[in-house]
Amino acid sequence: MLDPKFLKPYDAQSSEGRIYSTWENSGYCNPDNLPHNRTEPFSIVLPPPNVTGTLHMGSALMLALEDMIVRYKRMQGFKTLWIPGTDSAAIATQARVEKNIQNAEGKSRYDLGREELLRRIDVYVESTKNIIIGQMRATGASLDWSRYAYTMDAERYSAVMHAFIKMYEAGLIYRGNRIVNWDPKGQTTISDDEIVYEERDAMLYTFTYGKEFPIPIATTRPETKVGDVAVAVHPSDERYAEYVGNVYDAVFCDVPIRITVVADHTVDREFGTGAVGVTPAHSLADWDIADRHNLQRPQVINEYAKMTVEGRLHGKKTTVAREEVVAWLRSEGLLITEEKIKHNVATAERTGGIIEPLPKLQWFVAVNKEFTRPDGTVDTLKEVMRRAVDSGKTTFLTERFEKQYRHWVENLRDWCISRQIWFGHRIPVWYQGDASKVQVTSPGEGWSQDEDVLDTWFSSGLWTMTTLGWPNDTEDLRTYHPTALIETGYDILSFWVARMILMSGFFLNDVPFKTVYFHGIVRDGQGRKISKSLGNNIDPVDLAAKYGMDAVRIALIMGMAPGTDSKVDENKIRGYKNFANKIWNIARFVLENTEGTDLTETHVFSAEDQEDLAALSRTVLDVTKHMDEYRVDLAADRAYHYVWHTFADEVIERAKPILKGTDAVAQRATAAKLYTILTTSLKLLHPFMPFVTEEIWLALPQKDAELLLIAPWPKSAIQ
RNA sequence: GGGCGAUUAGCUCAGUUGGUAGAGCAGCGCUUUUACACAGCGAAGGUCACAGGUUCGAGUCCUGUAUCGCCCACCA
Repeated sequence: MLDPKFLKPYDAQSSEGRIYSTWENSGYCNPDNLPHNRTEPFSIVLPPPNVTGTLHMGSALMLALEDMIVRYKRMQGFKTLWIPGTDSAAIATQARVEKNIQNAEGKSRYDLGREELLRRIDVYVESTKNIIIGQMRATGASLDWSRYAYTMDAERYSAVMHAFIKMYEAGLIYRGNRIVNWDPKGQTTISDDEIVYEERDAMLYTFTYGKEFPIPIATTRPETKVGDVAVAVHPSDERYAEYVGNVYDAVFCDVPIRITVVADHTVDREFGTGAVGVTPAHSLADWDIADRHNLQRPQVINEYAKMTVEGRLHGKKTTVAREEVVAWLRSEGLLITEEKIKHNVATAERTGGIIEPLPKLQWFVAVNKEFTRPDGTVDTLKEVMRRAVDSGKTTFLTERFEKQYRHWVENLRDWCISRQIWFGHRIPVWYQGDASKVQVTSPGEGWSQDEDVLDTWFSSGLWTMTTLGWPNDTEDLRTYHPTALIETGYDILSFWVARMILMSGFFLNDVPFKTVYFHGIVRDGQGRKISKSLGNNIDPVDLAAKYGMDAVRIALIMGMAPGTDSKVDENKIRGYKNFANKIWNIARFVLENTEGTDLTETHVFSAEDQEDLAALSRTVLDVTKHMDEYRVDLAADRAYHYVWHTFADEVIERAKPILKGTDAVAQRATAAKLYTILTTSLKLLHPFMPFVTEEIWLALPQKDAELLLIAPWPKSAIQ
């Protein structure tokens, strides 16, 4: 008897939760439970969504894409593992909890103290994490929840500590004064990605340091010039060649300075006067010049953006000092020109404060420093990152991102890994006076731990390893690392992918993944990036309630080539809801007309039947090929068109008169053919639309697996 | 400023080694035929941004132009 559920249109809402539980309870998302003694592994580690967040379209796309690939591989017989996790999102989470406490109790983090704040954050995370986890389940993601990891759980925490100590022991982590982005307003350093550049009007002043000084230079920040130690010119600039190597003394606005003329290839001959006043302590580029020419690095501005030099500028704010210096230059007759220019000013995203580049004691990972591996070979981290791609061990699915990656690696400088917040992996270094010890626990009375925590990308870089049990030599790590694929948004290229390659390259001397798949950014109907500040977030879970998650999933990936952006269009989703119903009705028709057909008997297929089965075979071949190349969009498109426009519109329509006719042999053959095409189609569609296909599969009278989740992927008769 | 892309039907986008252009949605006409109106059938719609070049042949390769966008650097 036909299951009465087919008498009504497909109702996604009543199916999805139940179907997901069926999958989860089956245990098959854990590769240890998969049938048929599988040996060849296929693994993906999910880029962990923010633990306190809600699912947005970007994560829904990521989950859908990865689930499609994972389901395909699982059906193909791979020992398939997909590890779920959540990310602590340190800066964002701490900021939110601080804000909540400020609003509710009027207290700052300093009122609470470090320990109490961290306790509050844990409580908050614990109370919100089920939202995101529930939403991840709602997408149908066939994740192995038994291996769930959180970036701040005990296992991951101790792995991160281990990593820090090992890299320190290898001489790759050091503490040093470097120019950092200091936010005088927030009294903290901030990372490059938290900087917002604002275009503002500025005055470009051209002047010389003193009457005897032969080379004019230009600046928008005259007050920093009291910290100058050199003037840099291009090595092949004839205008200044005769001065290179000369040293000049001057008293600049009450401050004695000594300027050496140096030749440096980074200088742009065309800009300004073609000569740069080098202020090592207050400009990143100048710091590097000072590095190359062994120059002093006097600091003239402090953490409050006030001048520290003696004389008339002492204690003044930089903006006030600027006026003062300009007035002095003018009165001394040293000012040559003033020119109004447009100028990008770096400001802090969170506080709006103007970034002051300052030298500060920070922890760094040295990317160009040589280290020796246990086997005696010498390597550098930058070389590791280069080699991963050059060797072909890691390949980028989209070529242009490989170029971008190489470009990024070539320009990489030492990586500043300390952050001045409280929530995160705290730097395992202890101080007592001038002594320091690098270890996880306190060396004893009188020692105090470094206040800073690690950059979130330090721990994220270890993610493929720590989720598999590293630093322990686990069965999982041996089996599933390197992972097959990393799949993430291309906006995260430099931050994450490169750091994972770095970490795996250092610790395991291997790549973290074989293929890098970047999906595009999901934009709103107007092509804008989805963001909280625009308030244009469309909740994929809401859309799924309306159209079904299958429709949302396939709409997100259809037509989305790797690396290209897409827009969320509700009409598109509605179209695929109709498709889900189409599949439903195809199943109803086939099941109604094939009841009692024995598929084990040998049928006499007509020429037309054989052609229909050949078309099915070609479809299997194409979908398989596309999936093997991770072209999920093309695979889904092929399956979709076959099922709707060949199977439904042609094969079924032609079958109707035969099924109503009197030729019993042809009837049985037709029924068998339809049933074969139905079951194969369900398999082809299952990665993309898992819920509706599984719901139908459960009602099938004859099948080769209890669940479509683990049904064998069809083989094409055509090779 | 350096690097990298995009420009194809009204809208959103595919088009995998060069061989007479495709889908979804919207729109038009017809059809309520027991799988499905969340449907079917049919028609329409594009000098593939522009200008050159290579080729028997270019949406596809090369050069240039225009517009839009992304990444990096931030500029003295």
